[in-house]
Amino acid sequence: MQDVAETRARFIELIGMVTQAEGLPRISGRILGLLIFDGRAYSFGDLARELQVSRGSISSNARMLAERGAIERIARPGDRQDYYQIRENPYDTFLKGIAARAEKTAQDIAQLAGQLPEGMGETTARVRDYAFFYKVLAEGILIASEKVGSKPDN
Amino acid sequence: MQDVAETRARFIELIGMVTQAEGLPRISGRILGLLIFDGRAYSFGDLARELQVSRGSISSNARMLAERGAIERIARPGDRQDYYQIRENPYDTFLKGIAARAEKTAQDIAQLAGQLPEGMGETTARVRDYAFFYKVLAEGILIASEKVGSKPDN
DNA sequence: CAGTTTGTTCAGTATTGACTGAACGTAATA
DNA sequence: TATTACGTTCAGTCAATACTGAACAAACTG
Repeated sequence: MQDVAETRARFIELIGMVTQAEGLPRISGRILGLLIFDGRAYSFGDLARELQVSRGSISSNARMLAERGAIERIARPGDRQDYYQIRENPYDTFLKGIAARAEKTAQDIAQLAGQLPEGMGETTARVRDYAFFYKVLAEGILIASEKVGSKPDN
Repeated sequence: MQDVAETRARFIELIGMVTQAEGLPRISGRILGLLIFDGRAYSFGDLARELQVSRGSISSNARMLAERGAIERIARPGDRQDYYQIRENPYDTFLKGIAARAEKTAQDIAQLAGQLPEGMGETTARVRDYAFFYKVLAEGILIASEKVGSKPDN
């Protein structure tokens, strides 16, 4: 059993790294990690203070996360600051977003395959295989999004 | 029905962009696109010539793709050059790699959750939810990898 | 053996994009 | 109205990394 503060810090940094590996800014992941771990709303200013980053970064990253449906901005009566908290079940939204991207890629490739002449059956088949790969990937992720609503008792 | 050469060029560039969006070098994707489209083996030197990139880039990117199981290096009798061609079904390998990464992430997070004290049940639950998200993602992708062997007649 | 071809390595360059912080507009407050 | 608090924007900086190309070692050729 280790120090909670250290585990908390490690979690926040881990989510930051994971998020970065997925092509999003690291600060986005750190905001996410903080809000998930503490499970409460943070004010705009507190986010910047807690994560030691500029207010400009909080502005752009929090907005992006809110647009993606990961977090939500809430107002508090008698407080002019914006507050952010984690969404009820953000993971479903995550998965649907990833699946949509894969589906889009599949369609882009299939569209090119459709432009090839009749005589190039082999080539067309190979290109379609690649499109099929992304289509199947999207389907698999959608299957995951159905499961993610269930309880994590594994 | 457009010019095949243009469709070919577009396909190669598209795969390059897609691959880049997934965190790999764009040249890796262009090698992949070329080998998929033409469906034949290319020599090391021809790859550099066809894609207009340095031999150093071919060296590192082709090696990475071969290590990941996407392409294979083959030798031709009486030719000192290395030849590369697309693997029989590279997509299965792709998907398994992606799934393995997600599984690893799930375990990393779950390991942190296990370090939290008894009293922090709510926090532990939230962290486990996040781990569960990655676990379910990995499972969904594995399901996809089973489908990818079947024919793409959609 | 000298000369050529081939792939690798690595230092340097270029590029991409995240991040900062100051300037700004807006809205609340006194 | 003046002042303060707040979030956004954007030009500039910084860091990470893809890419180049020359130097190199190894293996082949004559």
